Amino acid sequence: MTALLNELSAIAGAAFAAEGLSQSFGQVTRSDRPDLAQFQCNGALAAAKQAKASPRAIADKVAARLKADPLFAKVEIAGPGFINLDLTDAALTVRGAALAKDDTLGAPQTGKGKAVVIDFGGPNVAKTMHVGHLRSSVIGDSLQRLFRANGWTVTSDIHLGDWGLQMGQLITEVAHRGIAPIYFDADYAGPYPAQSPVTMDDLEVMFPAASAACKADESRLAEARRATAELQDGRPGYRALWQHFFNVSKVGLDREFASLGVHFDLWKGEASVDAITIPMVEDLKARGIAVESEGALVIPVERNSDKKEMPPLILVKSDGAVLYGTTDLATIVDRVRSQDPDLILYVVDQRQHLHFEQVFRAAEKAGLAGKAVLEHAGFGTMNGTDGKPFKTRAGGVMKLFDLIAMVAAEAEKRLAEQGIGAEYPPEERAEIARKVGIATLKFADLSNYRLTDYVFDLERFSKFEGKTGPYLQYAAVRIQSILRRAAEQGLAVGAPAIHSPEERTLFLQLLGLPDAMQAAEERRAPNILCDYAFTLAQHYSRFYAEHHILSEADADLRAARLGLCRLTLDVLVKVLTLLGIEVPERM
RNA sequence: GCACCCGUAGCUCAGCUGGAUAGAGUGUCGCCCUCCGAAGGCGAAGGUCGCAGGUUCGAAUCCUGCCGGGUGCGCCA
Repeated sequence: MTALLNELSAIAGAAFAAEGLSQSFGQVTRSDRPDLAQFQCNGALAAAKQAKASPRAIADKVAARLKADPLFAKVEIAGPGFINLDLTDAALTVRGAALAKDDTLGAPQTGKGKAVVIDFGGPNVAKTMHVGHLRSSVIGDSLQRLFRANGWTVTSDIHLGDWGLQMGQLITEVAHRGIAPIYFDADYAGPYPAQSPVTMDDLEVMFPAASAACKADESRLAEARRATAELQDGRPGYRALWQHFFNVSKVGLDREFASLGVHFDLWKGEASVDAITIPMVEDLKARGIAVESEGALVIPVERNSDKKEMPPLILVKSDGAVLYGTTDLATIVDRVRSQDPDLILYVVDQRQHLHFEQVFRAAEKAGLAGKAVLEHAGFGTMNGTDGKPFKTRAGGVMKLFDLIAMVAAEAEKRLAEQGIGAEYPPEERAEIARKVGIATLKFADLSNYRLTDYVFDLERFSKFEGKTGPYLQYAAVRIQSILRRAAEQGLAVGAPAIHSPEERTLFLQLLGLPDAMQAAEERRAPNILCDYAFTLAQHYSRFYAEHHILSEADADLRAARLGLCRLTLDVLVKVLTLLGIEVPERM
């Protein structure tokens, strides 16, 4: 199935081409003025500039050709040369039926035959996840769902932060605390205990302590750097300790991502590419791509065309340890070997943009990326209502787990206030509250454009009205409820049809799903899906308020309306799935 | 100093491959449950699109310069 706008653009494009003008002028969009028309084409204005002719004259000729097409109920020229288009209800109905029959609901197969690796999440080993990880996880997850739906072969990778100085800091902290001396005994040959000497709770305390100690004390920092280099060099006790950190952290991370409903195909990290890092570095050195500079090994990445300073990418520090730029490069090598992707998408904080520019340039210079396009899909910072990075009232970092629990508690409170779930079993109430809470968080995050910083407002998250996740769930739940009653009463569900303005508007929106999916993919922008879903729910609510469905006496009309309900539900659930939002049976 | 991101209604945000009257939500003020779930629907008020130039028939959107906020800039991630 072709997306509707693509179909209309092709038709208009052909009309322009028949007038000896570029087909590209035929681009059709949804009308900015729904009161005047359903769709519009502004190509005549642009064509006029190029052809040095009157826009009205061009529009007249193109419109004359379009009028011959029975698809259109109306072809009109307005203003300086806009071509306004309406489709016939018959044309809309046919396309609605096709959409309803299509298992993918018209998903544009833009990614057919193409592979993408999406790198997101990026939590650190030994640190609990906090609200700052929300964006990468939620945006990245939505993108992986979208790309997959659009036909891409997707591999998602959590890319754990598990190999840098932070590991050295933690190791020295364990040493200083004297918790497990055996791991520091150079004469001990192993084996090391299977039981971790530290718990996740321990790590949560030790990490900030280690970080603070290194900040305050230079000798302590030097020690941590040494430990990092030794870890990377393969010192057995340190490797064993690292494995414990990893295992302990993995349990906590599994819990966090499960509660968020986020799945990764790969749980690789910086350490995963340890074995190929040194050979890669040697190779880069041998080929003269990596060079010595101020005691470190670097890849110069500046270009003549640069307007800004572009520092080189540091591969190996003067103390012998590698950095995350090095592991990022090695990870590219690893991904090209195992996935050979067409695209690698990094869903990482925008503040790391320069870093990725360096890495991408280095990869290109060294020819490491194969056919892959490397792209950083950055996102803005999450701030508190004061415009500063978000903190709890106590001034600490809010954990993701606590945040989810808090929002779910609000949702449960709301449920109690409505008096609606009183008869539901407690487990179901809790499950509804969880789904509503997650929907609130995800939708609030995803509906902002990726790159803008956004204000993380707890108060906003305890409201479930207006343009929110629960509004969309509520619309879906009401449809489910109607369809359930219809089934109980043995009412037939027929093909959707158009009998009123509300139904026509709803139809037009339903047919826009493929366009929304395509646009969201192109711009790597889930907020386009959010807007689409919200508008869909709004149009449905208007239809719902205006027309009675179950009590409609005319059986054919009732069946058609039930069909429209079902199609709306299918489309709504589909979009919500792309956003990572679940719809409860009732709420 | 240089670079990147941002500045749109009281608040939170869309819109930015140039196009017709700049849109939502929230808040404020009205109206709508004897009928499918009111976490809903309908309506009103609310904007010099940071400022100043430029390109264009046409600029919130493109270019330049300012102002304001955020961020980054060789051995952290």
